Amino acid sequence: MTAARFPSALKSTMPEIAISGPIQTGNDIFVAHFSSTGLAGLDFPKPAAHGRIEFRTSSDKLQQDWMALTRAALEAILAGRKPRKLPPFDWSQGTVFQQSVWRALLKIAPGETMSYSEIAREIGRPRAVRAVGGACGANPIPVLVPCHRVLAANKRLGGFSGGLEWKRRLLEVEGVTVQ
DNA sequence: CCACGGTGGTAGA
DNA sequence: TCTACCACCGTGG
Repeated sequence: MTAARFPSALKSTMPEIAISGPIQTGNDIFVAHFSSTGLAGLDFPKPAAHGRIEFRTSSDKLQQDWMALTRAALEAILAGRKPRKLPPFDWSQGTVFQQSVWRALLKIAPGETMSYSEIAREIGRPRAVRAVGGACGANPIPVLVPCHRVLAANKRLGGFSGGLEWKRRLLEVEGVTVQ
């Protein structure tokens, strides 16, 4: 059994998407995906997707609570505030390394930033700087897991898989100006 | 500004 | 296992 030696073997159990649903804030419609253990993914609004997405709904009370928590947390962060409570996250798709990075991201408060190398130091892998960038890019729950608060050294913007416009906007509402 | 080398995790073959 | 990616970073022109 090689699973223990290769963290990526964790990916063998994909979370089944139990429900997914829209979260509208202003003009933007995010889509949240939930498995049986929590929030597994959050998609940025897709311009053309409005009439085309089919949502699976659930009458499960717990999952409806998660949806409400997700909506409230998203609205809070988009307004530059710290969310009161977060839904449980299903990080089962992530490797051990990625999960350690994502855990570190949750400790960055709104309005604060860290560099990729600071994150690397924080998780005890000071030379894995580039890999931290990769893990941020693989974050399935942007905004709530605030990978937008990670900047390149010298306070440059760095990258963002959801599009740099979103990174700028998220930082701006938190009072962070870049460059 | 640019080039480059040192990095380490990941996916795909 | 091998290899080719990379949301990096420091140093050197």
